[in-house]
Amino acid sequence: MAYRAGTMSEASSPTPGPFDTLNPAQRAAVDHGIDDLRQGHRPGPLLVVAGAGSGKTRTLTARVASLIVHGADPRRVLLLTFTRRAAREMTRRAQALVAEALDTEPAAGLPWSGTFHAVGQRLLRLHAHELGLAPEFTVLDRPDAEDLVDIVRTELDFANTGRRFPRKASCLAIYSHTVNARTALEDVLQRQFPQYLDFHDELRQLFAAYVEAKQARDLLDYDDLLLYWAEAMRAPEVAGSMRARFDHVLVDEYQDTNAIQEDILLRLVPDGTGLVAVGDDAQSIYGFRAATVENILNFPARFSPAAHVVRLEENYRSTQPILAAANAVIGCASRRYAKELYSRRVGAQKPLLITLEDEQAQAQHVVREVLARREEGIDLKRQAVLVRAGWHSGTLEVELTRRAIPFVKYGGLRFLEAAHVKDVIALLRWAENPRDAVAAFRALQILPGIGPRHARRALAEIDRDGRPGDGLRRFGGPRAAHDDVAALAVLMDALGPGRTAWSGQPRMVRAWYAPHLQRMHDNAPVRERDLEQLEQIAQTYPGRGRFLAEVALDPPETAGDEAGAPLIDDDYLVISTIHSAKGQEYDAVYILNVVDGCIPSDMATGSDAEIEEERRLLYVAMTRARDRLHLLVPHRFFRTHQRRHGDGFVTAVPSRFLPAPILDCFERQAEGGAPDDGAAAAGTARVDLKRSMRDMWR
DNA sequence: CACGTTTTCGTTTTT
DNA sequence: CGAAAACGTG
Repeated sequence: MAYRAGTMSEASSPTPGPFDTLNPAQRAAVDHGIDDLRQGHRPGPLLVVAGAGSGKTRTLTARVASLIVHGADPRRVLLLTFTRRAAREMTRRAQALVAEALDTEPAAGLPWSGTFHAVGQRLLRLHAHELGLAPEFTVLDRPDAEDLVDIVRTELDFANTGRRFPRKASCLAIYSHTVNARTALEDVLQRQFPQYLDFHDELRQLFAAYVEAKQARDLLDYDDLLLYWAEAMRAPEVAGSMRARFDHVLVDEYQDTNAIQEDILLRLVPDGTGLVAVGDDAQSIYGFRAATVENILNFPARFSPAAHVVRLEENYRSTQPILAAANAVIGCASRRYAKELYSRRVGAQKPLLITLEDEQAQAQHVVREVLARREEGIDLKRQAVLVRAGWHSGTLEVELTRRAIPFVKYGGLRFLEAAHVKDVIALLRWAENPRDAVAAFRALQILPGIGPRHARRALAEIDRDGRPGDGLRRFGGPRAAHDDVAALAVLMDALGPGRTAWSGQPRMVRAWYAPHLQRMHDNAPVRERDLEQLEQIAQTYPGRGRFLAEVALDPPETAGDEAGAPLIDDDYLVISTIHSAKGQEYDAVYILNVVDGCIPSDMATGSDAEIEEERRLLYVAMTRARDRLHLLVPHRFFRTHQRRHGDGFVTAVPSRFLPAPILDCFERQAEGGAPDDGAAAAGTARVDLKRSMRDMWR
């Protein structure tokens, strides 16, 4: 092994070099079981309860590095993270630490580092044969999965049952929640979607058909990546060989894992040896995805002897006043958390709680502050605007664009979801997996004169021998579409096995697609540029399969506008949803719309559990800040699309998570004539947006 | 049967 | 308002 500890001196501490600056608790986490490792056996299970800003990533990466320094094979280390962003960050930092400690770059890197979904996909492909899966199975992203639901629903002909059937996105959401929470459909409907209780029977049928359709066509949706993985772990032989791949398994953000993920993990490492879980129960914010905080709470007792627990309670990120305010917010939670963070970073400035006239004033405040900070030498990159929902930053984005201030938005709409980009990818996907009905269905309907019906017929024809080109020629299509069908057949032939090198394929598809693009869209030139960009991205992958696999799970983050790559070395302001900001930190943080209805979202006030999750969300947002934190409370909201009553202003009330007793933690300001009365009312007057909107019209 | 028009409904967070 | 379901036309 190239990673032997032989180069190390016998230092007084087990982990020398870059690990010297860790504090005692972090050190304990990094060193746990290292002595065992030196004697050739693997450490017992470890849980690191790491508060916000307590150096969690640093500790986890240091542990990975330490394992490798002490002889662990990096190719046999599994590092599971929650988001793609975290996976990249973690891998990069661990590699840097190993390089620093060993004075050499580990040749293999950390090949098994990624999200649960990405790792699941790789393992399923590797074990496809044993599992009866086609190794080239297609991964459906959410819009794809919705399309398949739509296809299945049409086949079942639920359209005229009298009542309006749930939209495809709702169907998929119900399905997903049911499988992820491992509960009965009835319960999910009862608790989360009571408006659809009537459709119980149809939904059950729909889901059964959906599952069959996926299986018949080698399609796996996001949930399947976990479900199949979990299921595979029940087969002793498969479980055995999967276990044999890894010596160490480390899981980040454990508080946000769900029942399936826990199941996978416990089967992967039944006795907990070599297993490390890291997380913070106060930051669990993925309940809507069926994550359950019980996983982290119960972790130690899952093993015998119980897992060792290390707590990281010193916050290195935020100034003391900011942390005090965040502690106050989470301190109002109905559940008590095991730790209260402290910080030695002094700071005179309390976080600001600013009341403003409206969203426009809010946007202007942010622009002014952001520019002022930049004048003081804080790069735009070091500042972030956090929002509960992507569209909350709309007004601000307009203002930033107007003032030519560059920004990137995380968690916004993706490049890959644009119709024209999906069309081109559908062609490539269909070529890769001729049974991919979702891709084929989409591709066929690009042709003028081909709608759902003809597409279905064409598919049936193609399914007879699985050769798209031949099938299309047999199908022929309606007379008006003959030529277009023939042209598509030629294209599909050219994309078939052994015909065209991957590097030439995207261009070929684009050439075929160009006239259709012209016909269907009036802004064809703009879209054409997106496709050129897609072609560039495609060239960076070694082959079609790899490209499609990665693109489904790790789509390029580029926003819709043309500024993509060149922006990266520039300075830009970060706009992010709070969810996407998890694990990040910024010198200055501006949280928009800290009003009831936004935080908490009025979509999430149905149960105490939901409200508590929203409270943690605000806590997560606040604890992203290092030196400066602004909570913005626009007084008036212009809400368009009020049901049947058109647009109008609604009055907003400060978030209920800022009740009077904790307001001393903030410096309160009113801007532009906004009344500064609201804050005191929060906590007592539980007026949410929904309510005030209804009342407006009474 | 495709495609255009009208009507209705929901509206978040992510892999 | 915008997406998507339902409906109507050629």
